Amino acid sequence: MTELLLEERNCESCPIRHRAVCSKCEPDELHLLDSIKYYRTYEAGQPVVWAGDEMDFVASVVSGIATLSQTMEDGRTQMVGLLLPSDFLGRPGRVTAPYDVTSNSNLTLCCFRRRPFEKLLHDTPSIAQRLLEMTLDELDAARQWMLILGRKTAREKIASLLTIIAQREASLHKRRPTDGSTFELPLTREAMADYLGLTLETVSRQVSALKRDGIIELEGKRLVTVPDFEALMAETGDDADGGLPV
Amino acid sequence: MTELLLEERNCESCPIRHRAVCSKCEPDELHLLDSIKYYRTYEAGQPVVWAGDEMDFVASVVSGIATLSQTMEDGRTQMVGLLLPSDFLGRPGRVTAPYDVTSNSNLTLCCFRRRPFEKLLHDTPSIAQRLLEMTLDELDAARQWMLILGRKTAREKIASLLTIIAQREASLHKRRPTDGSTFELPLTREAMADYLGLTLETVSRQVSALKRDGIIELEGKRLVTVPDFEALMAETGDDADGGLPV
DNA sequence: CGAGCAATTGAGACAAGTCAAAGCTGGTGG
DNA sequence: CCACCAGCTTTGACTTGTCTCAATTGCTCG
Repeated sequence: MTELLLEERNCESCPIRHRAVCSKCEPDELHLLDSIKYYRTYEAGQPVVWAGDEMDFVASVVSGIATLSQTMEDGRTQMVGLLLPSDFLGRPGRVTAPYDVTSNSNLTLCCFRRRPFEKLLHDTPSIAQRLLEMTLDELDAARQWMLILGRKTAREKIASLLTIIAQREASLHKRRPTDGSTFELPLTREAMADYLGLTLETVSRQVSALKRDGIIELEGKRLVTVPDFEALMAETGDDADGGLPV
Repeated sequence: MTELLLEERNCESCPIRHRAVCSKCEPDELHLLDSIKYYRTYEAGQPVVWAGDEMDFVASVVSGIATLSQTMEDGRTQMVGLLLPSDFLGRPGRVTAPYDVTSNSNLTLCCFRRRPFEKLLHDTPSIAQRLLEMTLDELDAARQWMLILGRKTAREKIASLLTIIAQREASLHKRRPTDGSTFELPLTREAMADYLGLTLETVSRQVSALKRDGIIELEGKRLVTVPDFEALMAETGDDADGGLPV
């Protein structure tokens, strides 16, 4: 673990070097970022910030998973962001966090103090461009998510979530998901429910149903195998190409 | 109408001059934008582009209302964007429209051919910065919308939509919504249903219920008066401050 | 005045929620 | 090494909010 941390401290060998907000940087720009960056780690389940808290940094997710969520007075909660490695956390120019941020696994962040980052953003077009690109991608993802929340059935929601996770997992390794591919579900049933606007009981039932119907196979609670990716996609209710290009 | 059009052609007197993507431009930058801009108008209900179509321009909404929506194979549709005056339409660098864009009222767009705009975006930090800011705002709005879609009851959804429209309406005039304020509902029941992930019958029933309970008053189908704005906010289920700062 | 569209209202069906009880599983301490 | 506990998950029985289908009303415009 210590050696991994040491490795992470070097931008060149950083696992998210080519996808994160820094991916368009030239070596000299990278050096500037390097000088204001520091790492933070969180254990699974730990809060990163609470909605309303002051947040003096922005960050890239290096490894692990974090979630953004909103909670209503009476306790109903809706996840509104799922941050995987290379995703960006925080908003330049904003002091107060609008969402609860929670680590959903062991999590490592590459943090930048907000002020210096804002200055860098202002002076370095390649960072600003990349951040715009990433924000536009997130907006697209949010809009796809809105279709899921607003119009899909419970079964379609589960199938959609599995598809999304399989695709993002695969794209981290620069592949497309294939038949027979196996991946780890990084979310508890409750987190899946919060993502999809369902109750955890409904999630459990629908996961069981997809398993019973042979769409997915489960090893333990978390390890999912998709024997026929087309079949899973067909369950999402999306038209053939599965929505947005990645 | 003709004289309005003439007026619009002048950036200085443009009604969205201070809010749109061009709002941070210096006079010389404005001049560059001016040279690649042109206006388009659409009647209520007309399609602007269909998902999958090529789109050779990006645009600012000058007046009127446009919606972005996604449609599933079987016809279920979910609105994923509501564009009011000053909002930006299109994505630099993207050729194909991912959503159906429809004009929901008489609509005037200030269009920029995509290629020249992309170049300008690359060369003009003030435009890039403003676009980033606007995209981040839209992402926040999308996330608030996700809470509505995922967790709110039909009544809360209607109250939330009314609140959002009242607030955006008011902010165009640089005010906060006040008790007794009246505004026009720019959406049909069906469009409201598509926005909220409901059926139009449920929308109609809940609007009637809010009216019956004295939360809102209706003149005709479209003109809404809110006698007590706090009371409406209380129906949204949000905590006191109503979510995100505007 | 009547055609056409939007909105309302009602009755019954159904998908998902709620409440409750077991079943697993992995970790801790006796 | 096993027993037990705690947290997550599954499953069941019942309730309910929203949808579906259908009929009616109200507007607007030719």
